[in-house]
Amino acid sequence: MNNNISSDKKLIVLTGPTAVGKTELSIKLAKRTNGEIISADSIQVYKHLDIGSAKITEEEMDGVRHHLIDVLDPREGFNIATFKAMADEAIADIYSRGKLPIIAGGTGFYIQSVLYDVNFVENEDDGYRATLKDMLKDKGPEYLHNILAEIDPESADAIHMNNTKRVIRALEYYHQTGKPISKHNLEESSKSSPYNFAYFVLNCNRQKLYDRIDKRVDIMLENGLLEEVRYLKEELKLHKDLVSMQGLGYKEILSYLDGDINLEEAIYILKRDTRHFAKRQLTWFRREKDVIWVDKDELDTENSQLEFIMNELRFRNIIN
RNA sequence: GCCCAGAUAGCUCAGUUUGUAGAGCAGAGGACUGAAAAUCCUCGUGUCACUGGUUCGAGUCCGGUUCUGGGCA
Repeated sequence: MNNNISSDKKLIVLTGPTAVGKTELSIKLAKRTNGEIISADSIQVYKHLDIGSAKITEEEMDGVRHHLIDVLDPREGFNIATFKAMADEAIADIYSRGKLPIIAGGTGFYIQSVLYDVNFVENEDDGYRATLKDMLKDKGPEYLHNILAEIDPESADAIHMNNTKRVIRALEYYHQTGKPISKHNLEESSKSSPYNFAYFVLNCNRQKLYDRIDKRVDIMLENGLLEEVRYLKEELKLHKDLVSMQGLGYKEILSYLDGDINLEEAIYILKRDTRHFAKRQLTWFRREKDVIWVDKDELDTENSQLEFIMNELRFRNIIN
């Protein structure tokens, strides 16, 4: 009898907008479920980016094993294909030890790639992307968008002309595979998940979230964010073109240290852009199917949040 | 006390020769399949400080009042 559609590959996702309080809850959850944590975070993967990324400390981990934190040099690039490969490996490793993987982190795009096993075919950078960038500089966004309309009208329709990053990626994809990316996206997006999963999104009222963000930036500054970024700039010679330096807290403080803006402006921009980021994260989670919202305004203690989550996990047969 | 400049959207300000207002930022919503803490799209009615007057018609011109800057005593 094959009436059991749920997979025996069990997985928990715990996410939410930045600064909502995911980290603390994830540790408690891991302890209750015999789990290990896989970080879905594009900045915490990097070594030396600690304060600005609000990276969990060894002490806070409290013995819970973490994956994909502190694994890359800040000079290295990182992208979703790399993340997906590393996360799959970590999951296999966790299963092999009879433990439960918990994906925790705020990057919805990364979570989706693992949850629905999105396929990223190997491709090496042959310099075409650089060519496209030059073309963009010389001839403008409309020119590139027109090329896209020729080879992949569906993508051209879906991607706004000004969104040059995605226009370039679509052109690059076609160049490398000979197929339109719209076709690939359609195939990948219709996949069902290989996991029996529960996808929790921790959230609280907007104003409260924004207050937490503002406060957290102040705490980061007190904890030495300036010194951290100064070290990255002066000792490690990191500059703003690196993927790692696009993180919130890094790009703004770097602009200040480079003398482009004053400190007051840097802090204002950092707080504002972090709020914008949180808003975008929420937009993503709202669209995502199968999410279970954990509302901190209703469940106002960490224990009640945890109990709510445990119930959902039992209901879904993810734990006994 | 006198002189000058202001008072317009949550904030900073535009507003041409009187025809009942518009930008940026904030804020809100959305997109997203190899930069995702990235990138991009959409959304602007408010006692034009108050009060008289001139005018068919005043944010706009004139008088008064209040408040806020700056200057002179």
